[in-house]
Amino acid sequence: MGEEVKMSEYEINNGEDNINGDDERVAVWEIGLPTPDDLTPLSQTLIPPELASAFSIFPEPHRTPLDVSRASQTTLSNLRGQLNALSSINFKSFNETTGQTHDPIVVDLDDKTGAVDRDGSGSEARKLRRVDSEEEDSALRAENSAEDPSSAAARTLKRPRLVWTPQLHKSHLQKYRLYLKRMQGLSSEGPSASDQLFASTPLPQSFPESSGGGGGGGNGNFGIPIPMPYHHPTTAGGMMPMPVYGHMGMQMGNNNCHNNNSSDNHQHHQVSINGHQNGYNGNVAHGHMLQQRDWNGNHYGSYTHHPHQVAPNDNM
DNA sequence: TCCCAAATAT
DNA sequence: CATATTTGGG
Repeated sequence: MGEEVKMSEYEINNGEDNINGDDERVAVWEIGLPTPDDLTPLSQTLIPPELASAFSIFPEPHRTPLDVSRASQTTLSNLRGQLNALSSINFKSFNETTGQTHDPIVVDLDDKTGAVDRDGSGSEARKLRRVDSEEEDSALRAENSAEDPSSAAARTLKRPRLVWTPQLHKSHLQKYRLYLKRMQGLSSEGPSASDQLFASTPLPQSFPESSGGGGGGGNGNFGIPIPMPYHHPTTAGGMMPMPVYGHMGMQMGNNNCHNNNSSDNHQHHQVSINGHQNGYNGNVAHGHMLQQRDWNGNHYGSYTHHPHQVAPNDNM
């Protein structure tokens, strides 16, 4: 474990807007992430059937890849908001004392993106989000239902909360890596990879280089559209949009995809039914993280409590 | 019971 | 779209 990249690179790149160093940058922000070998093969369910039944775990019917995608978008929005608030606050206090030009954490979550609307499914997803309040005019409702029956139904349903478990992050990371591979294949020219990476471009249904650098176990069996933890018919169509969090590894130390649970807390232990006892914790240097969760879902970090604090620069 | 991420409302 | 508020997982 812990091969990855040396910190020096991180420092060098940090704060720069180098558009070309994408590969390096990727490597940088990937610090601490599970290596390909550690990821569960996409073709595999995260929870073995026996175990699942033993614990009465069933695939979540509502949670489609789209849900996940949407959730990640939401998360991004929320995060963005929090970061903005946070950084603006910091500016003030800093500047007041130093009178310096601020060079704060330039949070560039950029690339909102997501709208990968292959065949309009994207707009649908957006619609689904809305859960109109009860006192909605019936007139309006009629109108809505006119445009799309399914949206009308969905509107009244509350979306189940999607919790970004470490496993879920892994599954996503998995996809991201696939995507990366793919981009490496056809890029070398064209827009900056980093931009594209998060352009939510859906992965093609087939991956030419399934064997690629993987070398690693079990990667040989890709080519499957979208083996997400939750199976769902709609999936058949192809990849869901890449729900990655903004420009990973850009100015902001990294917004990596996995640390969404930027600060889940203390006081709760979590049992990982999924086995995966291989830890992804140790080797990572946690600069100034307050609270974080390792890949096993264990909590670690300071217990100091900072209400509404979002780790600004967690280098996983 | 509390914290806070995720969802929802404005 | 940005922010504010609510919900609910843990």
